[in-house]
Amino acid sequence: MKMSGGVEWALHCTVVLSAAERPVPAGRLAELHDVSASYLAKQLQALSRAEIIRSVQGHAGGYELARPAARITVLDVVEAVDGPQPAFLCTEIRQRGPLATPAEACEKPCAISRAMSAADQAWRAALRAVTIADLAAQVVEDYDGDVFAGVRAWL
Amino acid sequence: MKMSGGVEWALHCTVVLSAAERPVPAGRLAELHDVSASYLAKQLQALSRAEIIRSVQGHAGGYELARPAARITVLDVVEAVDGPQPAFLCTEIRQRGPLATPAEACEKPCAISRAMSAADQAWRAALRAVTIADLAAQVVEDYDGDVFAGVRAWL
DNA sequence: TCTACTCGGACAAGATGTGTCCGAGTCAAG
DNA sequence: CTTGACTCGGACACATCTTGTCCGAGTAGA
Repeated sequence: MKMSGGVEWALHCTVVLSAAERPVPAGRLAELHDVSASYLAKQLQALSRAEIIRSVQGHAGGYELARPAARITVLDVVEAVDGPQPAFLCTEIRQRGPLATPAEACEKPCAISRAMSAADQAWRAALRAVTIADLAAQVVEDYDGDVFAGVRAWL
Repeated sequence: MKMSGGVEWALHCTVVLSAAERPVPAGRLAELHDVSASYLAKQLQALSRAEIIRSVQGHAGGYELARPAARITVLDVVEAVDGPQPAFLCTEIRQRGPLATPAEACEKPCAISRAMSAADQAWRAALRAVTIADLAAQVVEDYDGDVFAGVRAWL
């Protein structure tokens, strides 16, 4: 049960992009966080494919948010980078073995699958309740505001 | 974000063990579910190490629950097999790069880490709320009760 | 027209999960 | 009491996925 480490990078980058008004190249974001530029590019491509960020080609290009930060949830980013499928996949082992349950009696998921799905729903709901704008606001609250000004100046 | 597939096997085995009053060998459980006996043994060992099930050595040995099914939560089994660590690990990338936050200002986790931890707590709470006894009761409710009698007879 | 910069997808390496095996210990039967 | 067979437990390869890297196609500006 381990989430892709790239999720952390993607979330930080999304928060940074919410504070920048010009497109930011992937290389600049990698330098800012001191991580591998080549690998960060992969995560940004995933975000681009999910239409969370938009790529601007050419000389002064880079990445920018595709919609307001208040409309991007943490769940959006997690699903874009880590995949949308739930952590638990029921393989229907109740239909195997000498005492296999007949397929006709398996219309609804088994109790185990239901419990895991409920937990997954709770997890997703918690991530859906937080937006990138919320994260940015919390950062401002934690560090007295001028951090994003410094980031903007550095970019 | 993928959980170990052995979790499903472990949960099914725990529910079956809650219905059996005699120790059940690992090989019998594997045959019942039509899965690899060698690999299932590994999961059962993990459950044994976590003191969820207890091993009985010798001729008529096997595995049995270490405590009543009502006192074993789904979270216990998941953590025993899949590991107790949360899916998201904060690597403190805010302390890296040219605009690194000084370590003295990082007493409490960053906003991103807090959001992920909250979701993790919600997930764990949902799994902690369901016990193996609950699962067994739901199975009885779904299939009109005599399934466990069949299992007991087959063991 | 040209150049330099950008993203995008295709290509290896390491780590983790998966699957298997054989040996040590133990209880039951004779 | 001896024997025997059955049990678990940990150590050993294999497969898959995540991680990490590279170079080529396309585009905006000079």
